[in-house]
Amino acid sequence: MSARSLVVESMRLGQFMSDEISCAIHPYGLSIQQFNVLRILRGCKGTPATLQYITSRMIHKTSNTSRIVDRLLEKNLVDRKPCLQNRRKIEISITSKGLSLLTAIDPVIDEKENEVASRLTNEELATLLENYKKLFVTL
Amino acid sequence: MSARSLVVESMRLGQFMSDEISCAIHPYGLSIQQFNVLRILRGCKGTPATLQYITSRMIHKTSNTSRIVDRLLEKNLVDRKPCLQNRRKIEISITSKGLSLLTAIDPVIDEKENEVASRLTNEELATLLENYKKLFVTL
DNA sequence: ATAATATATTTGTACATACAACAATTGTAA
DNA sequence: TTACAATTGTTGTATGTACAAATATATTAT
Repeated sequence: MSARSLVVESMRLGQFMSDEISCAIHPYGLSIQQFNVLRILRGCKGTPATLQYITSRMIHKTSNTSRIVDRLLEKNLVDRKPCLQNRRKIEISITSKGLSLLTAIDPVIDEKENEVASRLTNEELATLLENYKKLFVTL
Repeated sequence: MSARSLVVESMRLGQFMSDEISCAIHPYGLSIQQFNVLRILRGCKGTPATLQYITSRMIHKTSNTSRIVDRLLEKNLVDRKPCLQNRRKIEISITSKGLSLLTAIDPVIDEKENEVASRLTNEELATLLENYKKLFVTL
């Protein structure tokens, strides 16, 4: 009976979380996907990333990463260079302007995340994340 | 530490569920939002719905319901009539063709939902849905 | 009754999703 | 080496999201 609820409510929760983050970063002129790409690039710690790598880390696997990177390029938040070893690839890295922007946004996101998580006890939170893992089992 | 995981993993789970349903209804030529609108209309059991009502029930609150209804109209899955009592409103209802389509899709969705839910025990499922409720508290 | 406000929907625009086709480069096999 | 296949990224198109402005109708206040 609650099998149906599980699917719908999981989608609602995901949308709720996405809305919370979108709303928090809106004043900084980033969409949630652009923000996502910037954070993936920061995680690379200097090593440039290929489009393929970025795509593999994104939540929406069918996002068109080319065009999201295009918009970050226009804002000078990332760099794009051809890869000399394999000319099919391109090397994308976050600029210092991009890093500064993320640094400015970090506390806002942390606060939002803590606020949401504070509605559960640590034990409830741990159980929830465990159950997420079970649901994600690939077929 | 897991506060951040909560947000990201909730978004991932929501996207996973959405992908499962999208994939299941793709052979029937419906997007997940079109499917969502059709199911809302079926739930009205004959009483026509306004755009506003449909929007209030949708997962993405900022969806442009006008244009989603446009596409359902093109496929003759819904009817749209002006409301005589209040000419600002329109009355939208599902057609018999729309109902037949949903009837055909129902078992596919049920199976998918049961398959996903079966990865948790009934108790885990109940706890999960309880925790969702806590997270949803409006600010 | 007229003006101002609120309600209900449509339209416009930028960005993103989903999926397919295309182009360039690299790898492999005859 | 030439042909074929695989990899990597770009481009095209329809649909959807997010937000704002426009339009039409209804309601309220003066």
